[in-house]
Amino acid sequence: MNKQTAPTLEDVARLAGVSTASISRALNAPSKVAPATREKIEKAVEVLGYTPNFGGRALASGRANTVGAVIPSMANAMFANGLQAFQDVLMQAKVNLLVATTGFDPEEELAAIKSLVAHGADGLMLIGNARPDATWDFLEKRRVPHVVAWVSETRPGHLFAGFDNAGAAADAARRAMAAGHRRIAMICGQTRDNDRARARRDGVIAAVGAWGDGARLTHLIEAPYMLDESGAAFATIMQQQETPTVVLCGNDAQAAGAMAQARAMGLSLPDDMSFIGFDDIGLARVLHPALATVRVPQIDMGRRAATLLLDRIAGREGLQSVVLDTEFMDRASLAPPRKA
Amino acid sequence: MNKQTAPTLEDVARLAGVSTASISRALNAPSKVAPATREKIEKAVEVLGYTPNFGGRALASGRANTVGAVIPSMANAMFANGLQAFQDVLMQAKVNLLVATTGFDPEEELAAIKSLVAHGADGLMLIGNARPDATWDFLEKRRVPHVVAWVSETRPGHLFAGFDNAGAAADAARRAMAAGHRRIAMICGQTRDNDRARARRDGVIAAVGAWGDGARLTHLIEAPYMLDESGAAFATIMQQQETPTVVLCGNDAQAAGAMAQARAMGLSLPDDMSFIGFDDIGLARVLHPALATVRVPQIDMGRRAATLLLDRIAGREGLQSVVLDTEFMDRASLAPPRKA
DNA sequence: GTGAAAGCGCTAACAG
DNA sequence: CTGTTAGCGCTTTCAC
Repeated sequence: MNKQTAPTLEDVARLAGVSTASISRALNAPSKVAPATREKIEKAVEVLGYTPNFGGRALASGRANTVGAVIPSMANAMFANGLQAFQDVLMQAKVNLLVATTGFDPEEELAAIKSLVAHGADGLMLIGNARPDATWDFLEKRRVPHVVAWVSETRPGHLFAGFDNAGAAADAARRAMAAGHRRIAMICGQTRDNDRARARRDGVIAAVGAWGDGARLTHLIEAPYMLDESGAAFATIMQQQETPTVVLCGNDAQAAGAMAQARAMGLSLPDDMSFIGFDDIGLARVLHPALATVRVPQIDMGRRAATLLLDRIAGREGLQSVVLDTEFMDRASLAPPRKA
Repeated sequence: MNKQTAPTLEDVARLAGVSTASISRALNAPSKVAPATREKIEKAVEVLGYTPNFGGRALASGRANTVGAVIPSMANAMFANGLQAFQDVLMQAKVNLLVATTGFDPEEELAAIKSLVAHGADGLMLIGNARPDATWDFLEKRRVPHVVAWVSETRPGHLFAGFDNAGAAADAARRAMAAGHRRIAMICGQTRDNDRARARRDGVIAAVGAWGDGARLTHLIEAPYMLDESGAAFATIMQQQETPTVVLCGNDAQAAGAMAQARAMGLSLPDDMSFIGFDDIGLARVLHPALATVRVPQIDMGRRAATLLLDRIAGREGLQSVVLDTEFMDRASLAPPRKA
């Protein structure tokens, strides 16, 4: 009575009166099948409610039509749009997305990569370059097609789709200095195991160092990418003898946390303190004052990463990594410093 | 020279000098293998860098150790924490997560569900109950294990893990009225194809209707869950003859957008206008004024959904759906109305 | 505790 | 354009 077991190709073949091979063709390369048979097959598929068994298909073809994304965290708005765009492209190609998270831990990343590969991922998207040799070795030895996102360089022979973190951060610092700021603080993300955070920090250091005219980095403090921790970091900065007039943050969430803390301390923004973020997540625009920040081309990056990865999996030759532009979003949280 | 093809069970068997069956056992049920042989096997696995082929395993065992989550959008912070928690539990169980998005479109949802099942998902997490019969039929006929999240009820015979949207929204409305508000507006999410948005709206309508003492819903307007659209909705409300003193929003993003618009219109918050959100995403606390909102138990819900789903897949009997509590987060954006 | 052997459902040559 | 026929790599009885 109950259809306990899903219909197989053979069931469809029997009902349609053709061979299993024709069905397989009709499903995978319709043009190779005569319209008349195709129609019979389609009807049989419909009647039985047939869907191909995944294991069988993966085993026989060696492809799972699945790619994996290994990201630090889904709870971080930072990756959400990029991942969504990545998935949109995959969906159009009828490829599914496996997601794994690392919590910013390189050991976890290797485990996640292995897990995704073991679960049939045909290729992977990874974030950044900060991973142990063991991980790179695994990718190379196993010949796992992959693309690195969120950065503008990677190991030779590997592909990336991203943007210049250091350059964008340097540009943001220059904007602050051009607005008249000379005492500059930075609350940056944890640089251990995170080359994007490191690049942003180094970009700021370089830009400030090169500016002259008395500009200097008065404070540099690392904090996790969390609202509260960043607020605490700002409080620490304000306890020092010398205080900055602008705070550059490793990302928008840090900026939001620091701004909330600043307001809690009675500062008036942006007059008493300017803030600059990084990412331009949706939140940036609705903060008060609206957050000046660096727009990361998340959507475009996600798309390009997906395209690149699919091409790589398909074995296409001569693929080029891509560097996308960022844009400084000048908003009210950046104002000239109050005249002393 | 090149190891073009990954090592198989047979390779390991040859090297270890045992049968493929023993290896399979050693990998899946170590206790069924003598310690001595297990050791030999482990060494061989190590040497060859063997990882089981996914297709073969899925085909032979009928299980892919993969579950799918079908959510409206990843770009929406609303689902991020829940999904992350869901995945954390899966990872511990060595189960991988496939993610698909629907863009809030029920047709897309069915396509996504089929795609995930075709790609080997052993079970699914779905959001809400608003889907056509065809989709429910598919789930039932195919006996796809699944759990519905973000709601506190579902079709008989199906499982859910969620919370009471209507009750929580009603509670929020009561808080506003208890603070003295009588002219209440609501900007709610699009209710078409979204039973959570509908429940929140209905909860507000019911609570306001039951309050008496002159309390009434002066405006009810639907807007997509986007910052700008919600800001526009607020502007529309303020063009009417009669204006509210508090705006209840379908989620925090809508509240943030409306608040930004209110400030752009020169209103002073919360004195001129109170706002209440829904979700309690991280953003809520750093808005200015901090957003009063309903805390959704995202993390707990994600965990419970995962546990329930894994149990369901394992064929465990007597599973119970779970309703979790929400909590009203009373923050500065809700204040008594200005005395007229 | 271990091995032999029979498939799981599908794809891809290869003939016809 | 269609059918026949081998496997793909693994799990799982069933003997031993």
